[in-house]
Amino acid sequence: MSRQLDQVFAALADPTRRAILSMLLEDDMAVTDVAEPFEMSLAAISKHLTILAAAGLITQEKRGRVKWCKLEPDALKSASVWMQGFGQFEPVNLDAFEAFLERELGNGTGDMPES
Amino acid sequence: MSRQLDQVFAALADPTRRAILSMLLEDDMAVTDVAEPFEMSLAAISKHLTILAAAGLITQEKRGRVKWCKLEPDALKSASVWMQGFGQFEPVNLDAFEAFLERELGNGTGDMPES
DNA sequence: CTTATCGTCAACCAAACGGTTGAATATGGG
DNA sequence: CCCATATTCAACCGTTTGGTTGACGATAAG
Repeated sequence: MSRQLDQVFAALADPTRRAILSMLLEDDMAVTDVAEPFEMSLAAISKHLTILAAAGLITQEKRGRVKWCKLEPDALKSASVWMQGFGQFEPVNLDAFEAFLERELGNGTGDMPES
Repeated sequence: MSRQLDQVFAALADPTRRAILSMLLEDDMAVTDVAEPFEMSLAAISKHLTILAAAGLITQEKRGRVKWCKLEPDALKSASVWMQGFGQFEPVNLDAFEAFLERELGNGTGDMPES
């Protein structure tokens, strides 16, 4: 079903949500802590997290009164696979190939994607 | 700027627009021909094409009275790069590696991504 | 028990989205 | 010149989105 794809891409279309995902790359976080750096109400962030969870990009687990948010990078796979279909008619992309190797073989810098 | 990323992901979030991109994988098309398989007005498709063009995913060139639409797969690169950042903490992904090799070395099947 | 904290819910709002229809603007063909 | 074709424009419409605020339920702390 393409609804999954709809949800993933729609979730990624918002810069606040991409920033949240970037934050969660570093570590799991409580909802309040996710909200802290944003100039926006907690309720708004809570909604963004719901959207990210619906898209499968994060999971949320309540422990005590705090709800922990965890990145689920696998959810990007379907979207990534779909996108890669559009690269296949380009001339062989050696830059991407090198980048891929570097990443996969552990020589990456660990740089965070820009938010 | 992340506005480019906003536009690309938002453009990809709509199944009609993804279907259009898939069609353009095969060949350049005129607006009317793009619209033909959809149960939707020509004006609606014209709007979708405008959105795809604004995101840089296609370009449009007017020759005579017909406007040709051309896929621009490079526009996916920024989005793809951003997404790949979230895969780098997974254990080495050999499936993706193989798929990458197959694609880049010309043994791909040419399968279209699902719309 | 009382109070503070964590997070969501509900109602509301303005703006954007995805679609329609009908008119308008090229451009090409007979 | 006249007509058909290709595409966009403009106005409109219902729904969704991204945000606000205030009240609320659950849990932890004193």
